[in-house]
Amino acid sequence: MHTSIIKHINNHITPSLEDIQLFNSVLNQISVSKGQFLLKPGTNVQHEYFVVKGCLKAYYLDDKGSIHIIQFAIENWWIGDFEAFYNQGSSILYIEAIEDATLLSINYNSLQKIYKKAPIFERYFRVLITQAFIAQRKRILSTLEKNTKERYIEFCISYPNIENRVPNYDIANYLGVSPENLSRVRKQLKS
Amino acid sequence: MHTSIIKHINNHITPSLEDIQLFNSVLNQISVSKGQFLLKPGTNVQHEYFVVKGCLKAYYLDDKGSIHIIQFAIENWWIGDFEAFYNQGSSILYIEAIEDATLLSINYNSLQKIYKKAPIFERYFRVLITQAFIAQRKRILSTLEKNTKERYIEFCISYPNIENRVPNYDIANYLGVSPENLSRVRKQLKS
DNA sequence: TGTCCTAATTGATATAGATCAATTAAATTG
DNA sequence: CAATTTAATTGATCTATATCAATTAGGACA
Repeated sequence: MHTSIIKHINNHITPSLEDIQLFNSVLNQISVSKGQFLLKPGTNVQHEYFVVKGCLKAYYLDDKGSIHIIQFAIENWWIGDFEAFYNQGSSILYIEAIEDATLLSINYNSLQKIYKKAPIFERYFRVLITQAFIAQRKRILSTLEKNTKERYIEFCISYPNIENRVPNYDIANYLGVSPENLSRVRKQLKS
Repeated sequence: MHTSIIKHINNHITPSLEDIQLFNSVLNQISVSKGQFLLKPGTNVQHEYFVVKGCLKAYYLDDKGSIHIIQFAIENWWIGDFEAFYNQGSSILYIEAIEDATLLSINYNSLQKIYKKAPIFERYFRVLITQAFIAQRKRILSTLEKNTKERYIEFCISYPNIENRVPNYDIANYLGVSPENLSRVRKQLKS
């Protein structure tokens, strides 16, 4: 039994033992070491991933060759190219391990079967996506409303565990500012 | 029968006739005229709204007194303070009609009952929230990646119907730029 | 433990877009 | 349809942050 994810599920819904066993049975455990990729653009996306251990980032590489970090993920977060998974399309994201990581993957077809056999998991994923939606709205508002310093402070409060596990240039990228600017902001905050 | 929303539902899921009738039975039709508010901060959020006719905007008013537009909505879009609705909390958003509007409202408790009696609607709302999530991700990426001109072009392509129904200062606000800057960008695009 | 490589910092300059102020154009409304 | 309000445009600055270049600090590892 994959206890960490089961705990996570039980925090959100109250499935029967059979439901849990069904869900557990379709999970696969995988490992990626630091610097390696879980996903690259152009791949057909068949899986979403639950982080058991480690830290990862999902980013988009634009036409001009610039990286834009969409999401970080640590223990008990889901990560993947949600759009491509949902549309059963081709990935546009890189997902790279920032630390050695252990993950559980769930396959798209398995998930559809689970929805059919144990519809309570529709709720589980509806709740998760709703929370992710809300987090994104906060991020959009934060960008519209606040300057770099305020956004950095907010980031450190919102993601207290992530802040110390991710290099500053990645945080700067996530916030949409230059590493130099973030460095100056951090200097100000020290004094 | 509220045909526009039923059509929308049928575009996303395939419910039984009873499911449809159940859903239809809990809807209430309401009207707001231009400039009036559907929702204001501090209100206990009991409803989400489906736009039958008209155009609305949802925005946040920050500590400094600045407005930040979160979302526009026209025909066949859902609008509301999703976070507050989901958490059954107090609204932080204004929702204001940009044109006279006709809406259908669904009540939180009714929706919970529907989820219980007709779980297929879990899927309907999971799909909708997933699409909204994806749209938000695009918006975040667009902000990180593009300048004002590129973002304005993207906006006009993405929301072709909305562009002509919403004042430019609202579009500027949505994009997070000043109306003056948007005006200059539009001038450039004309030539 | 020193060497190499990557990240963070610091300084100098450039720039996109904000802000302020004034003018013109377009909607509303009596 | 004239008067009044509201929105859009244009011009002149100002500012936060980007960019470029150089230096210092930390880690990894042979």
